[in-house]
Amino acid sequence: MDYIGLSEQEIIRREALKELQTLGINPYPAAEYPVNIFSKDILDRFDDNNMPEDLLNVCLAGRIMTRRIMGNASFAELQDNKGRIQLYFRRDDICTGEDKTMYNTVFKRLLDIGDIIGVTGYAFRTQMGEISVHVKEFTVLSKSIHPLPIVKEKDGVIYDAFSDPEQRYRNRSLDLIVNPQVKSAFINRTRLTNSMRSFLNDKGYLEVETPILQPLYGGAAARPFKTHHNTLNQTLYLRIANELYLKRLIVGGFDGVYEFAKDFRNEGMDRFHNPEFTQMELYVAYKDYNWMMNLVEEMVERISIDLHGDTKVQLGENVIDFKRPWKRYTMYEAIQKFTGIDISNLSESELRQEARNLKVEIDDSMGKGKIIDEIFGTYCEKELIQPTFITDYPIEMSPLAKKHRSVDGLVERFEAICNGKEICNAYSELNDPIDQRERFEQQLLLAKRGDEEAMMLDEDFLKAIEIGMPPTAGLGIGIDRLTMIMTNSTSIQDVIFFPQMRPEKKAETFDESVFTELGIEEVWAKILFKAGYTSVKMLKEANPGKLHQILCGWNKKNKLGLQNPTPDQVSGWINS
RNA sequence: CGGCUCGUAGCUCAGUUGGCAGAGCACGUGACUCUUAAUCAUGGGGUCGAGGGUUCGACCCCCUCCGAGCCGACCA
Repeated sequence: MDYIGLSEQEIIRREALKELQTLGINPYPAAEYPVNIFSKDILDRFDDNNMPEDLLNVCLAGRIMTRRIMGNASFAELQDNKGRIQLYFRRDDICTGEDKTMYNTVFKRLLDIGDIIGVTGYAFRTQMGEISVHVKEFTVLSKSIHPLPIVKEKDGVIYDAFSDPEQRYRNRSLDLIVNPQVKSAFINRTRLTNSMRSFLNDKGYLEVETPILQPLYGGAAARPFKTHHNTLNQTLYLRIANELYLKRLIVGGFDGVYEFAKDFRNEGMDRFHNPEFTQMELYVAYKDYNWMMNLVEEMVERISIDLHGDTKVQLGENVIDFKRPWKRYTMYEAIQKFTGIDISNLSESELRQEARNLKVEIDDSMGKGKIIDEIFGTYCEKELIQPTFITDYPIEMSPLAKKHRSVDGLVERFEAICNGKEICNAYSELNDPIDQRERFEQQLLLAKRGDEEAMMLDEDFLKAIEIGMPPTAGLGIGIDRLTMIMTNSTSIQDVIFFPQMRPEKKAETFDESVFTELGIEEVWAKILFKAGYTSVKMLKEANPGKLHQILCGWNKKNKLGLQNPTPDQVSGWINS
């Protein structure tokens, strides 16, 4: 075994692994382990007066998280899928005969924090009152050869928390093991999608899957990731949205379809944006955006109750209340509320002047819609903490939304804003094929002017709309953002298991050939490098006697069991 | 893309007008048959993110680079 580059603790664990094998114990057994209970069930169902039968013969498995060894008796804490429970080991119970190896050697010396074991025994309460399992027999299920971060806790205070965000995100397994609140946030993420899914299924809508690899990207304004299909010799894009495909299914006669869609946008990353993220898109025929607002309220309120048993959710310093009905403002009303200015009847040049007065950054290329959006973004969005619907957006920003039934220049669109961030976006969908084509053509003009995010004209989609799409309400709801709110998370990285990270710096690439070319064995070349001799020049300048000592010492200290080089060999390297 | 902060032992963090690299936990050895941040004794463990510069001497000062976090810009 090659121990070079390992820490002392890693070497000790590998030695323990070997010793287990020498004792005839397989540290990675193949057989099923007959777990019959979880830690939490024991804690929940323990009853001093009327002990359930099955707690007298429990079999559970998990990871050793702490150990307190007191000679011939010990306590440990076992962490399984549902929590932790204390284990009590006594030498003479583990080893009923003369041979005390299983306790003295295997348990005390060869097991470590982080190892996965299975135990059988019975539940009891210690003199200090803690519900525990008295272990009669234990089985090594997986030896851990990488030391765990040690997190301690007393009276609810966490000591030495594993908290460096970089390490946590790069090594999520460790994060999940030692930070229970991380695990719980992810469990809540799944509970959230389960709640949403059953809500939609109960209404009879069909969950579907549509292409992630798309020949044309559409349905949102964003830059895509681009890839290539070899057989078709064709450029494909990772979808930025699935809207255009779901609408084709509406045309096809499904009256309610939805998809939990992983979308990809090739843009900046921050604590609200990850390049891949999840949206739930829903399309329902014969409905409009007013109907959809009611559905969103009902759905999100139910999710909050399913997760927290309450419509109120603590989020940082705020308490968000999802109780229906939510406040509703048109975009014009919202701007009037937060700036005091009524822009509903302004001409473009008047609007431009108001924007300048408000110190909103605008430039000449912006149309009326963009300026309004800019004012809203600067003055209104961050003020909206409680869930609020903003309705009736300028037409320029919304090429897939139906024109407003009564106000010129607007579309039937709403967003829900919560905690100062958009959580969903919905329209009465545009189903007029002539209008839709014109809107796409306007987008093409924008693209020609250099707007990288303008939508592409999708003939296949237009063809579908031309067949005839029923009036339809559509919704996209950001699952990551909603999860952040529901789990009191400040960063999207806390609700995505494996957030995108820059590649870690490569471990220094050492080309041992510079030494092996001198006739040095590879293993010694690596040790020389580890010992700080990183170039031939350094080697040549070294004292041969000292170098020999270093190598032999290294061999001994790390128990490598190598044949030491002779002093002559070492001076031979230096003089070669 | 810009500003600020950070990178030292497995983990959390100290550190020094610039003078042999520290603590707690973890780990090794010994003691202890109801502990719980177990305790007591004792011992090991470091390319101080990488590279360059200044200096007799750099973890520390300067430059470049890499990675991370926060804020802002851009963007949904």
